Amino acid sequence: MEEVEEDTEEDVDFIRTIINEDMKTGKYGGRVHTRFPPEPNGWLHIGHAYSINRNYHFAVEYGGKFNLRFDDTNPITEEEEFIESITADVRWLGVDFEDRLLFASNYFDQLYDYAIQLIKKGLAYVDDSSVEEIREMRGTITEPGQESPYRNRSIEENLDLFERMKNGEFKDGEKVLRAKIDMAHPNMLMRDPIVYRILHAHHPNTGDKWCIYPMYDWAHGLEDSIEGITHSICTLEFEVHRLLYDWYLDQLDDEDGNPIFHPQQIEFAKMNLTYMVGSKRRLRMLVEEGYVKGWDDPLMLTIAGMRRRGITPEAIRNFSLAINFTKRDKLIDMSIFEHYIRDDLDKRCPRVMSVINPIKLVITNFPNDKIEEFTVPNHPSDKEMGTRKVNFTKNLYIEKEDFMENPPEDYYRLSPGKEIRLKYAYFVKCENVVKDRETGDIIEIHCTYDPESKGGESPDGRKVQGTIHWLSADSALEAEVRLYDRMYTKENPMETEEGKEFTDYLNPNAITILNSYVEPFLKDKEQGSRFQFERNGYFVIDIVDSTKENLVFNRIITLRDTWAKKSN
RNA sequence: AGCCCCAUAGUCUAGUUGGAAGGAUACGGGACUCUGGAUCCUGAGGCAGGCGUUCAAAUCGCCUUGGGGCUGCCA
Repeated sequence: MEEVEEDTEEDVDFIRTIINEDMKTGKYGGRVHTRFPPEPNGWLHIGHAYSINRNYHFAVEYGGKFNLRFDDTNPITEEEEFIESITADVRWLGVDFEDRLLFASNYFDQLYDYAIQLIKKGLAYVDDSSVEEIREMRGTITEPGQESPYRNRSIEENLDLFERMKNGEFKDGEKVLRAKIDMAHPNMLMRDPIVYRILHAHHPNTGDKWCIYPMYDWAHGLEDSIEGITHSICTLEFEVHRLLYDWYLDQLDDEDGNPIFHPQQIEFAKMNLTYMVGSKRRLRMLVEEGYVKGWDDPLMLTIAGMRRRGITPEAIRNFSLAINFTKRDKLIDMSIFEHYIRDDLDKRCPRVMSVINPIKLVITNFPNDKIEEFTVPNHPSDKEMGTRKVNFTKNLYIEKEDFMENPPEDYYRLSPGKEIRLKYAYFVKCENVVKDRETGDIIEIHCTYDPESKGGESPDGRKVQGTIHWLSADSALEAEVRLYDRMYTKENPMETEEGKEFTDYLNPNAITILNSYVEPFLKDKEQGSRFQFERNGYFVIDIVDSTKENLVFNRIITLRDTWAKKSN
């Protein structure tokens, strides 16, 4: 782990208030143990990263531990491939779960034994009712439910039936094990919740050993208890489940007849970001219906997508730690995340020159075959990043946007008759332009240079207003550059108008692919290397499509651009 | 509709035992600058509303309003 920026240290969110209190009272023996419990049925995204980072950070902060535990209790929706991708994503985030890559399925035997204990206490029964019957008898949020006709079976019969459920004597849906609580409870979850259902399905971990699988509410608290989790942090929609979570834990005893370990469930509000859709279902839809190129499409805020886009785990972590856990709904402005992305990239990225939209610039008074070499710094404020050499020649490329024939007054760049600096090189003055005879488009800009201004300063002390970047047309390396913009055109794509879907707000101009030029030494850089293209933004060598022959760069993010803002 | 949860600048977030509402980001202005970047200075902007308790309320109580969750053999 790199050094953690403790800029949030003084912010005590409501969860730390609880932990601090528990530390003071010694509730858990001064221990903090958190976990992240993904279901292996989809990819992780920024919202999960937020939860993972914060949960992990609680453990780090209090000298505790953090578990990665797959909540693999439903074999019909879960897949092996997600176990691998999620594990890789969590590791990439820089979160250390040590040897604790755990699975709910590891505890299936124990969970079964606990169920038997529940039955023996007269607190659970086998119900033969159908799905429909159970639904009908549950009542509604305003009306109480009715008790199942099977509710008062004897303990012996329940024990026998439950064992036979386990042994595969019944078909899917034929029977369930239910907790006996209160069919009139105002909290629907307490109306005899289902504990086990029959599912003749192959499980990635346990194979065909089981044909009954535990329900979330039964499994989750027990998983936490078995692992000694102290603070079981989950999202707000589980708030109503806490009553059941506590109820199950309170009914059960260990071998010595003592109550089993009882973690505390705490709920926080999910993170939502503007211009993002986070739900698993919708993410899956984007992938499966071809709206994006895959789960790792750099446009998406999946962890895989962000990794490919070039966003660093440190940026994600700093952002996550800046947004405290709270209970109120949030829709965070993307600019806050963008700030943390730039903040991290600025420090770590070597600078490099690129020309994304090239136009030719000819220095008319520069010798034809001369190649001048400049030694330039790799970072403006970090000397340790060293220097590199850049070739300067008569024929150059500059950005089209850095020249205007009829500029407004506050345009700092090149225009006819104006002198500016070519960064690190010389002052140049625009003498005239060459236009295409038919279209009238400018195809070449002709300048003269001042040999005295070598290195970018004039001995007579004269100043120029603008500095632009450039590349030697003789040695510039061609590269594909993929410019990414926001994925949606609407701040909150989930807030749809009549008859529209979130996919209607997909930004058609989210990706622009261009053939550009970069400094030639980039040819030898590895996939995943990040750079700041001066004045153009931060870029990463694509980890999938880039090769030595065909370099591909993804734009991670633009630089802040107050000029563009003003001129709009 | 019944039950539960939530409410501090545009956004995110401190404010724990009542005692001048603080930070981040975004936005405006300025300084500096060989990136219209970075950095620095600076400005504007908020306790949803009402009633009550109190010498004193963002903080405690009640009501209203607004937002969210709950009627899977999903998690």
